[in-house]
This record gives sequence, C-alpha cells and structure tokens, in this order.
Amino acid sequence: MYKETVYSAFNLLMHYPPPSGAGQHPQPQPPLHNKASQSPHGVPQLSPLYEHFSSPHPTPAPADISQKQVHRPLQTPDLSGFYSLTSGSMGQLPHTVSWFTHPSLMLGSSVPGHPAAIPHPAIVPPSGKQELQPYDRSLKAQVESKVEKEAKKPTIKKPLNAFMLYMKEMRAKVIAECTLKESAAINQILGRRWHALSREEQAKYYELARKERQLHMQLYPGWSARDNYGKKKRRSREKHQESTTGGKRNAFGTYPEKAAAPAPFLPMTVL
DNA sequence: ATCCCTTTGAAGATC
DNA sequence: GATCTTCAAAGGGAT
Repeated sequence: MYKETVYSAFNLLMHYPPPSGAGQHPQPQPPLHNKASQSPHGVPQLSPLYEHFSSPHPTPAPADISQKQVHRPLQTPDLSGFYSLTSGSMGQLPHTVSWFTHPSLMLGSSVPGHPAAIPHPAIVPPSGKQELQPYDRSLKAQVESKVEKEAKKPTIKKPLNAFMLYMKEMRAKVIAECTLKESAAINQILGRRWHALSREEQAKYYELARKERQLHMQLYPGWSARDNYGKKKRRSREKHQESTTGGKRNAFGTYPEKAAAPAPFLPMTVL
C-alpha cells in the first residue's frame, strides 16, 4: 500500500522538474488559491506585513484559558479572520502567502499597538481541549494535576521557515496534480520541487520566513523554541534516526543517501 | 486516540 | 564551532 504511494510519488517526481532545462524553473507558478489563502479581505492594520485578512482555519478559541494567559484568543465573530502576508516589499510573489494561517503568529489582544479583538487561534492547548480533570486530593493526583496543567498550557508555535511556507502554499497544488493524499509522500514531492526552485524563487520564501521570525519576536519577546520542547511525544532518538535517515546528517544538513544539497545560498537580501 | 511518516530550516542542546 | 536534536505543517496510515 505504502509502496504504491511511493511509486506514484516517484512517477510524479519523474516528471518534475522536466528533464530538459534542469535548474530552470519551468513556468511561473500561477497564483495558488488554496484553502489557506483564499480570503482576500484587505485589512492593512499593523504593519506592511499585514496586507490581507482571511479566515482559512478558524480555530476555535480555547474554552478556558487563564486570565494570566497573555495571548488569550478572543472570540469576536466579526474578526474571526486570519491575517495573511503577501509578498510585501518583494512584490514578485504571485500569491498571497497565508502568513497568519500559521497559528503561532495569530495576533492576540496583548500585542502592543494591536487592536484588541483579533483572534489568536494559534495559542491553543496542546490537546486542543480544555477539559479539566476532577480534582483529586491524593498526592499522586496532585502531581498528575500539575503535570496535566503544565501540559495544557497554550502553546505558541514556532514561526514557519521558508520551506514550511512553501509547503503550505503548494501542498494543495501537488495534491491536485496527483492522486496522493498521504502527507509523507506529498512532502517528498515538495522537497524535490523546493530544490528545483530558482534561488530567486526560494529567496521570496526565505524573506517571508525572515519577516515571520521578526514579527514572532516582536509578538512574543520572551518566547523560545525550547518552550515547546518535549510537547510532542516522539519515538526514541535512535529509532527515529534509523527509520527516517538511515544515518546522520552531513555537513549540508541532509543525509548521505539523499541528493546533494545545492550550493550554499544566503537569502538575506534585506537586513 | 495517538503517534509515525516525510520534507527543510531555525534554533536550542550537546560535545 | 561543529554536530545533533526538536519542532514547525499536513493528513493518511498504523497501532
């Protein structure tokens, strides 16, 4: 079963990029209006970064978030939208990158200078639920309660990197082009396509990612990627490495059996 | 219900 | 400083 999808993915890969003109991007990608970038409600508000306002994934706000929670999502129906980021200064990006479809950057009422009632579905409890356990007075229960409480703290997600932004945008297109639905196979294709992009095209996404990081830092000054460490249950280190890579990453950050990484590319065109 | 798979890149951790 | 590890998204598949 999985083999079939792999073969299917392989067939698709064999046709992309075209054998001739390797390294050339075949066609300018038309605007992609997938579900994550479909709402072109222009709401320029905070900064040039916020050019669009859309609502692709109206994540319901947690039912019970502590008042202490700085980034408390608000449930204002009129504003149940999402910001998204366009190319901004880059101008050439033919699409609207659904910037604020990335939950971690959903604005909350605590954002300095930001209008209060912007939903912040990104900051959600890891489980997506706010179900409370009955209080148990036993010591064990208290400890467990603490652990649970900690685990249910709303999470501020990492900002998306360039590839993640690309993947989020192009996923629907790849799915439309093939019969695959499994994300693992889709992501393999997207990884190949990413490498097939020209540097200029990649630079657009690197720039978007850089802006994401910048804004993320502004919104959550004290946030660290470490905050989310351990919130995902993962297999043991060895097993994970064996199954996914068969080895260690090389100096390029890729793995031995994979295609060689392109020449080092510094996307920082704006500093 | 939860984790795995699969990708790249950023950032934290470790040596 | 080099290397390793984790997590961002996504959703079908496996357990």
